[in-house]
Amino acid sequence: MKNKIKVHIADDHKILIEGIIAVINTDDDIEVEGYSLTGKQVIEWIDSNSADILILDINMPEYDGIEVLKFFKQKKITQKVIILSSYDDVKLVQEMISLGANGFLSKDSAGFHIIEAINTVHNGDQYFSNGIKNNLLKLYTGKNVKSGNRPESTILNSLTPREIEVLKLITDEYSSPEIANKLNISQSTVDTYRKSLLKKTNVKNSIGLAMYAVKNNII
Amino acid sequence: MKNKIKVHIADDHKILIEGIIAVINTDDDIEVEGYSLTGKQVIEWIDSNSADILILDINMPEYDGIEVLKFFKQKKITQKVIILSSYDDVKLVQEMISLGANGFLSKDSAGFHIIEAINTVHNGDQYFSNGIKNNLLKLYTGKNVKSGNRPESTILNSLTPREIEVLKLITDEYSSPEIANKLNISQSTVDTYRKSLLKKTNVKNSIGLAMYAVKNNII
DNA sequence: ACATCTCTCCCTATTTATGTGGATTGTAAA
DNA sequence: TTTACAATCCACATAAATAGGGAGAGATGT
Repeated sequence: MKNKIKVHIADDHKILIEGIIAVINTDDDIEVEGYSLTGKQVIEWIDSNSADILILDINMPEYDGIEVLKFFKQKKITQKVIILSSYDDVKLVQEMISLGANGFLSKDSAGFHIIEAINTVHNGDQYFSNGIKNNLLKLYTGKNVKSGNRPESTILNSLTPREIEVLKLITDEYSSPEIANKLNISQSTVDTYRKSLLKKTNVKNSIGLAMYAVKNNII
Repeated sequence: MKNKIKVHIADDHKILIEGIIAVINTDDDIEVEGYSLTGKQVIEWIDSNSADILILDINMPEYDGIEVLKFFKQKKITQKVIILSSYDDVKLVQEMISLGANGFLSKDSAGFHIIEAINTVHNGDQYFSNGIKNNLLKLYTGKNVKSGNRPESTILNSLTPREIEVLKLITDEYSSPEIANKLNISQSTVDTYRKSLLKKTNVKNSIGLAMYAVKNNII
């Protein structure tokens, strides 16, 4: 009799967690070890080191999924991670993979896909739900997902911490002078970050930045 | 032996639906009649008229929750509706209520709250999950949710079709001159809409408008 | 008939944002 | 030790957004 696969679930929506637990309980080889409602809880939990697989939502309070993954990478944590996301955003997926995620599950998936994903990842393979597979395919076959978006330089135009800080304040409706004041830097500097953000994210204006932030859960 | 309360669930995330079904099945007096994955499916389903309560997600493809509610109101459909939402946004709640929603359940709620909500609404009362209750309270006691936001003229500052059109173009990163050009109106007119949008949504700038659009699924 | 609302346009003025083209420090990797 | 990049700052210029005001045409409802 083999050991059960132990799974930890991180999502800020309890209803969703209970749903996943219900689904997983239908499978005899997998069990839910526990759950976290915020990124902070996940990071605290990881010390106990008591699960094989973490199912991780991207959009969470305190620390989001991206930050949790970064933390894992830094601490060289070996648990497998399956990302749970509302968006089938290719860039996001690529960033996640580069941060060490092992699987990517869309919330559109049916319940049994969770089981599938857990087993696949536990075997050491990568798992992608269908929508994401299709989008990745489109990208690699050269079809543009959005205009002017060639497949080479996609991944990880990673923004610097300071840029992200400014971006967050922009989405919080602060103007450049206000941001300068808040961060105790000159407005020139804020302007520099704005320019750099526009260039890196390849959007037209601040609205584009805000939308980028939403899509990439920087909010 | 009394009849069971029949519930229909509408959400674009299957996992969540399965979770809700699992929760509801723990209760002997409630049963799930079926589910829809898009607003369109809900509207098609309503003809069969076979459930007492609809649990309705706001964020759905094809038609979103708001449009579904509007349709219901127009067709004078009497089923009770419980809104399921990620955001505890007061304005949204108020709009939903004015459109005939009977309850408001945050996705942060624990599973048993669903049961509670269903029973409450079935008895003819309104149900609000805690986060929303608090936010409503803050509003009515005069405490500002955001700056300069007095409690009088809150409800249903419903945007006009033209305003929504402009708002959409704003979130698509178009500037005022571009919008004017696209809609074949003068830039002055676009400016007027911007002003009106800022006033109605009570945000500081275009970024706020974009965020408002995202939150309210106008995108 | 009157009130209300939407859509349209205008003026004046100030404040922000974007674009171009730089520079300096410090740190960290190659 | 070069190279590279993050973080900070500057000047100059133009474009765009915000804030205040007003106003007319047309539709709708009471």
